[in-house]
Amino acid sequence: MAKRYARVKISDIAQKAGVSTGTVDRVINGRGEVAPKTRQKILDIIRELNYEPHILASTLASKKQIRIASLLPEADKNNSFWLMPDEGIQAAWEEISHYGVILEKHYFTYHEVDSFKEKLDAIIGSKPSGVIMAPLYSSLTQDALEVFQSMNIPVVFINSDIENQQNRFFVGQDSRQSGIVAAQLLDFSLNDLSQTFIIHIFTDKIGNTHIKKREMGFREYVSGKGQNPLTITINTQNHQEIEALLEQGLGMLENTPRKTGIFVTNSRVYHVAAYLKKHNLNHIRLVGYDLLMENQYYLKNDFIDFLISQKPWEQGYKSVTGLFNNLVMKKQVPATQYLPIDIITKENIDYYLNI
Amino acid sequence: MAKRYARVKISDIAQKAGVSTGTVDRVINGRGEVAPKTRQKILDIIRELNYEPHILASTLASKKQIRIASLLPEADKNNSFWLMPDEGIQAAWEEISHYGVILEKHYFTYHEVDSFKEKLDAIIGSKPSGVIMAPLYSSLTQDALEVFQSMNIPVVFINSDIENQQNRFFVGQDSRQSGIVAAQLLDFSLNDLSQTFIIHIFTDKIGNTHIKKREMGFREYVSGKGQNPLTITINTQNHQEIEALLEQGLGMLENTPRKTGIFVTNSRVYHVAAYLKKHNLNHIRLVGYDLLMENQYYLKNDFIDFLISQKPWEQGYKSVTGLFNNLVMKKQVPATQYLPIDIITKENIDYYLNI
DNA sequence: CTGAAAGCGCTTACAG
DNA sequence: CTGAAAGCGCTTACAG
Repeated sequence: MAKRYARVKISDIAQKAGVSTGTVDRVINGRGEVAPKTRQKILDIIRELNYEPHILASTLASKKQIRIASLLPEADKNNSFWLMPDEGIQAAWEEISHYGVILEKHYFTYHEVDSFKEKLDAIIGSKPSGVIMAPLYSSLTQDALEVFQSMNIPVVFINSDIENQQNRFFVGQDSRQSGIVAAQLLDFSLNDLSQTFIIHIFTDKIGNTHIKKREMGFREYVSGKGQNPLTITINTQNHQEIEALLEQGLGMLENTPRKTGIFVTNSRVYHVAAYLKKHNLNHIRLVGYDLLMENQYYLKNDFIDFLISQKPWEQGYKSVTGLFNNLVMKKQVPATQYLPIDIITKENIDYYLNI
Repeated sequence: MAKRYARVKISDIAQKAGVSTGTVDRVINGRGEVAPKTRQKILDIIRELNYEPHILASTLASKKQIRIASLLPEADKNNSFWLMPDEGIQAAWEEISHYGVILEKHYFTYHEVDSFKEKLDAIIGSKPSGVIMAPLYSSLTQDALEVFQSMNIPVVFINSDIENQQNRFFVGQDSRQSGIVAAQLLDFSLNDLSQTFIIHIFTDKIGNTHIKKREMGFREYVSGKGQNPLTITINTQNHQEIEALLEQGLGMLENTPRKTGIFVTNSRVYHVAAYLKKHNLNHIRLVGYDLLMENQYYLKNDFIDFLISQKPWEQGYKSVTGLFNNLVMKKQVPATQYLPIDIITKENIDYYLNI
């Protein structure tokens, strides 16, 4: 219920300092040389009057536009995950487009390094104000990062990070910790981690550091309990082959009623769920990642117990708002923005689907 | 990489229609009588040119301000929960204050109906543009709601809802479903719900419908498994008394190694955790609500297994953005906005604390 | 190094 | 029912 104080504006400062608004503008925005004395005087008045720029008027007057370029993998059936960050980016952009923000979306073909490079070069050539990218090819990404830096263009890595890289923003999940959460969830149920499995199914060869970190976190937790998980690695996308390999690795479970936990290190957990369903292994606990349609189905039918969400929509959303705050609002933005490690079950999933 | 098209503006429409911008403004914003023919012509051109108003220019020119009034319980040690919605409200407001949005915060003393009424009347008297309130006294709230309606002032209920009330916005959790989630989490661990407890500790007499719904959801799940939870109701805030009553109700657990699950229907779950700790009952599974400091402590020390977050900060945040979208952006806002039912454990809590 | 003036796209009295 | 003009707070050439 504070009384309304009239906003102090540039013209107030100008008047008080006995100069024109142009001069005040120059010192506020560093737009040219101003006599040191005048400059100091204006600075003092600004402080005294507690001046705050009127961001709406400012963006309206300056017809400047900022262009955000995004580079994500093309989403397809094998890759529906990447639809979500794209939608998050779109949603955030729609909220800020009034500020003269332009969004230029680029997509590369997931496993084609040439496609990645080509699009990345196009972005560099277009000199955007800021970049959001999935840094899947780390060496190409690092090269590009240097170029962007030299052009003073901020870059946001989305979903996965590049090791030891400081000059970037990152929006994503703490992968190691998510592995720990997975282990904890199994532990909670089993009270005995003596026979757990880590299953890798067709994990990326590119940009797979987060998969390794997930495994690391999981292992860390399990070995803290004095146990050692078994690892099964499957390098195919073919469902038949996957099934055969699961049979080979998990066949022993069929003859024992013993409760066992399985951690699948990516979103392909539905393959394991299908296997469990086929063999009626309802007592096996299964944890994996991401709310793909297939995973949702098995979660709702009790073959997957927990899904860990990477919050892909939010990743996109926060990438844009981060860039906006940095470029337009001139605010400090944290270099690393970890999103929550959401635990999704059959009973709470509905409230995570329709953002 | 769409080519940039120049924005179509009111003057373009005016020119094409052979009228002044004032007339165009009149039809766009319904600001006065316009000859039907002219009106139709302008409408057609607007459609044809796909005109979109420039919201920044509009709010800059119209010096109109919108005032949002909030009414929350005063937060204190017994009630730190309410700090969070307040912070969320503040944060959202800071993001939109440029649009000439004024925030007027009001607080009432939690258990004093007079205080509630007094502040509510003050808000009504101040004729705000929109209201955010914790509707703790339902009959007073309903009266006020009618008044606000007659003044055409939108109202957001935060955290708890009022039964059968349609003419309001609600931002909060699906309480019944959160009880189901709690039961599912215990079920996941115990595989046997034959001996579970529901414990009510000093639940509000006012605005306690969400507590009842939580119990209902929990019961629903448990009875779906053919079981019936025991209920313990404790009507004191005094820790000694609570302990004595817990002793009385849970004493039997001390002599049995049997795994049991306990569901505390509100944030006072830390009292039960303290009891379990004192009696070394590590094998009992405990679920409750909210990330109070005390609860965080017991979660990290394994006496509470899961906390369900009501996302109080987000509740505040979304209340403001909802009102903003409704009042300033003239967007459709859903009447009921359920927030996710976040499952918090020792291992993921850190990523939920520092929004 | 500095000022005067026009303009961003829309809104608001005012006059007719 | 309609138009002309001033103004919101800031930025941008331009002239000096």
